[in-house]
Amino acid sequence: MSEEIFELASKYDPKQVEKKWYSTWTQKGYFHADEKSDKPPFVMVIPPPNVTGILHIGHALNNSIQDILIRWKRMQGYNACWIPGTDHAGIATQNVVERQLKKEGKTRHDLGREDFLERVWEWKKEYGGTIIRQLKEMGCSCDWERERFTMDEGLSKAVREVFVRLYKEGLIYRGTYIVNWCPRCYTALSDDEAEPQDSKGHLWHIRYPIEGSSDEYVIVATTRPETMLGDTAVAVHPDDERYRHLIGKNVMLPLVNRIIPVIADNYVDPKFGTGCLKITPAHDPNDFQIGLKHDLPQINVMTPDAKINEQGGKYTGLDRNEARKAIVADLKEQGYLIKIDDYDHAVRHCYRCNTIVEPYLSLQWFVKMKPLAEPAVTAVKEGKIHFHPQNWENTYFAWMENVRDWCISRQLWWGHRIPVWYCEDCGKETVSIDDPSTCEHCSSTAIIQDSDVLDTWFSSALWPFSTLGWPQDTDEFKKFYPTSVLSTSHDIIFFWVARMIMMGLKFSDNVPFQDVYFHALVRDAQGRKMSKSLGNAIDPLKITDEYGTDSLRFTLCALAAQGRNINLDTKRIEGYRNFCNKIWNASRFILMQWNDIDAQTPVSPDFEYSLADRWILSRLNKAVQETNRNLEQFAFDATAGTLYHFLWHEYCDWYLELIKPQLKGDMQQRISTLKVATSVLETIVRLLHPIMPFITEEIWQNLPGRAADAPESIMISSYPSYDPEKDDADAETEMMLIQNIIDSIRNIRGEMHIPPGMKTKVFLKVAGESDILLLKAHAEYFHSLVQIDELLVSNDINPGKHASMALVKDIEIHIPLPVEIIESEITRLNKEIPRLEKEIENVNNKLANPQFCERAPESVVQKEREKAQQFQLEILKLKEKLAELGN
RNA sequence: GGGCGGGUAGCUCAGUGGGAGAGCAUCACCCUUACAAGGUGGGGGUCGCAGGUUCGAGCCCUGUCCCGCCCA
Repeated sequence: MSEEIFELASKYDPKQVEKKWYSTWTQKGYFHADEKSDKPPFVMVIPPPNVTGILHIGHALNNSIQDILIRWKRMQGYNACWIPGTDHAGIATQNVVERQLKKEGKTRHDLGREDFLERVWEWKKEYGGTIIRQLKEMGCSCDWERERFTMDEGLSKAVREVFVRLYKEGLIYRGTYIVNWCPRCYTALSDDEAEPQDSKGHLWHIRYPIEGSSDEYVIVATTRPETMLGDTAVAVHPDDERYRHLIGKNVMLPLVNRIIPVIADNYVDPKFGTGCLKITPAHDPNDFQIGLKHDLPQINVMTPDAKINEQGGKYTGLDRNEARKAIVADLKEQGYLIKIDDYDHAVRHCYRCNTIVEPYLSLQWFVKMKPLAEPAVTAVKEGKIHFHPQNWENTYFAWMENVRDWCISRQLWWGHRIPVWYCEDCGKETVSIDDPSTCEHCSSTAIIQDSDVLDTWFSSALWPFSTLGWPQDTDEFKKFYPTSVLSTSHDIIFFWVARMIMMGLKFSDNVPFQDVYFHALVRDAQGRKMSKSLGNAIDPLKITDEYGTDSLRFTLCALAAQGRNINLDTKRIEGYRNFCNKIWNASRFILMQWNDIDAQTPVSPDFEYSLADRWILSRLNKAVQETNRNLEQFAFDATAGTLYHFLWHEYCDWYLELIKPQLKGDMQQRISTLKVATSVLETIVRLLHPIMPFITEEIWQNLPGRAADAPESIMISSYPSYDPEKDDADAETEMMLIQNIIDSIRNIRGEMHIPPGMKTKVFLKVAGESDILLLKAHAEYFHSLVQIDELLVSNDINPGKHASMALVKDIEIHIPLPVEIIESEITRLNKEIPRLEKEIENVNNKLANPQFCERAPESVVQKEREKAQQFQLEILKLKEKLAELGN
């Protein structure tokens, strides 16, 4: 169909190819997995991107990896199912729609809850598919028929089921706790959603006078002076000599004139600040804990929008920043402010809107984590789930051991509404999967549903089974659960991975996945995090537009070592774009050879493979083995490396050059050779397909000689598998000798500055009879790979005085040279001999050490002996040559 | 403060106790009919530093310095 493309374009043009094949694949339904199939399942769920999201480079990496795995397994014959979908992303989505409303001069309250939710759904319908379209552009072979959204009816059912069951077991409770409160989003945030950011602040030192004493006082140091309005104690360390006598006394809280106690608590760090800590239980998480311990009052001094409330006396109504200024000014004026130090510390910010988060006392719903965490730890410890790289297990364990209860209520409208109804008559709660119409305790109809929604991660935690139809025992659930691999980023190991494991074990009685692959974070070429403000973000779609999707995918694969960071330099992408071009041109070469040959012509049965053919088939077999092994170990970088090296350096640089003479032979030889060359290429593109789906399909479709019953797409062809029978050690050894000799000749020619166009004679002095036969038989290989006009192979050779010399094994390579460049040869030898002498010195030192010979494995010692011998021989010969030239 | 990473060529990074590697960049030569997005050859390293274990350490152990991330 596109033979013209191959004949004309020497550069691969990805644009049309990508469009064409992706739509063919989806039309044919290749991405769909049948839950009734008998094939062994291989299942992944996509980490659902935010429905508001647009594809960034991290998505590109993670989804390329998943697509590599799923395409590989699919070709291996698994019933490969990759379930895609998006996350309703509570705060993010609500923010987007609120911003939209703001342009119309409205707030969500103007619309009311129902109409607002209607607007969000409309927004989702119109814009929510962006990232899904982008995943398709990346070539992702998700089972789109199974696309899910966390707010879908079925998934919402799962959320209800889980909430109710946890509630009934006492694992969900409501309580007054200090939470991270975003005064802009008007909601509680989990610890993970309130990101600590380093910020330059101050440490205000404030004097608190001791009650009943005119001159005694303590000094507290605080980063947040405005919270003093809610202080209910001052704490010191029980062993702190400076303050021991004050424990049990009271101090007078300045400005407020409240009398509060001095208490002792180990939490206080005597070395920090003054060693006196003001305790504000309603406005600091640590103080909250201390307050509970010492039964201190909790005085909330703020409103939900971070203004001082009626508890704040004259400061009532000021927002937290104004209040700080006013309080500091008053403290100063009244002589309570001792000093102000600069102080850098971490302040939590809302991960959505970046507003400073307020620790705030409020009534929230929580999940008890300890009982869920224990089995989740055990599952990983017992190897039911494997993390890759394994290091992340430590991080996981550390977090799980110190896990705190999870605040799951959010004061938002967009999300799964908490299925709790409060009775206005009896005051009790009704918690139910289906919306109740009456109170289950007193049958009153005066019930009101909790106005809060659940943390988005609550529904995400159920994703691996809610997407499969749970709580119903569907065919999908039976077939595809537990899933096989989860690929994700390590920064959501707690947000998401840990919670999926807990929920999976609790509700499905099984792990949600067997392997978790944590990919690295993509950074810029200098290792900086990509951010909008730095302007260093790489837009994956701009890259694919410029270099092609396959180039980007291959680059990400090649860089996906099991480290923590990937520093992405666009130069790397350019390099792998060139690799695409290399494959393209190799294919073009093969196709051009077929131009005047009918691919169906049979090969005569007594045809024998050439050495080059046997060699490349053996090398291919090794590449197949390595590729599969690397993929099994999630070593994506090594996978890419193996294929890159094999295709470029073995297939193109050596094999295609070696067979050029064969391709000029008689028809039978041409066809035979081409069949090998084509089948190797065909295998390479199948090997490469999971990484580079588009270019490989385009080439594969154009290769001649496919069997009539062959599959109609590379996507559904079989993945090459290693066959020990195909290893050909003899061919590899023989070929290596030839390659080494050719390398030597090239090296000499390069070092001697012999122009590439100038032909030279080459004499090979060979002692071994079998080597003589081998080299004579393959003289044409030398002619096609180096510029020589005569190759003489013999055990008795006199190349004459004016010749350059090198050694491979015991084979002397002589290249007669014009007299005028003999000086270069002398220079070369004078460089080469000392190098060899240094080598032999190292080896001899080793061999002279009796302990080495005794304790090192025999094979290692033997190898060193052989090296010594070889170096010895080379030095001897080169020295002879040097002496000869010197005369 | 605690934990986890990292430090290898100019840059970005692999490296599994036994001959220091790749890609890019660089230098020289070459438009050789698949590919100049190419070919051939070259140069470039105190593997952060200091100890230790070992016949042998980039790799294992201890200490140390620097950088990053997570937690408090």
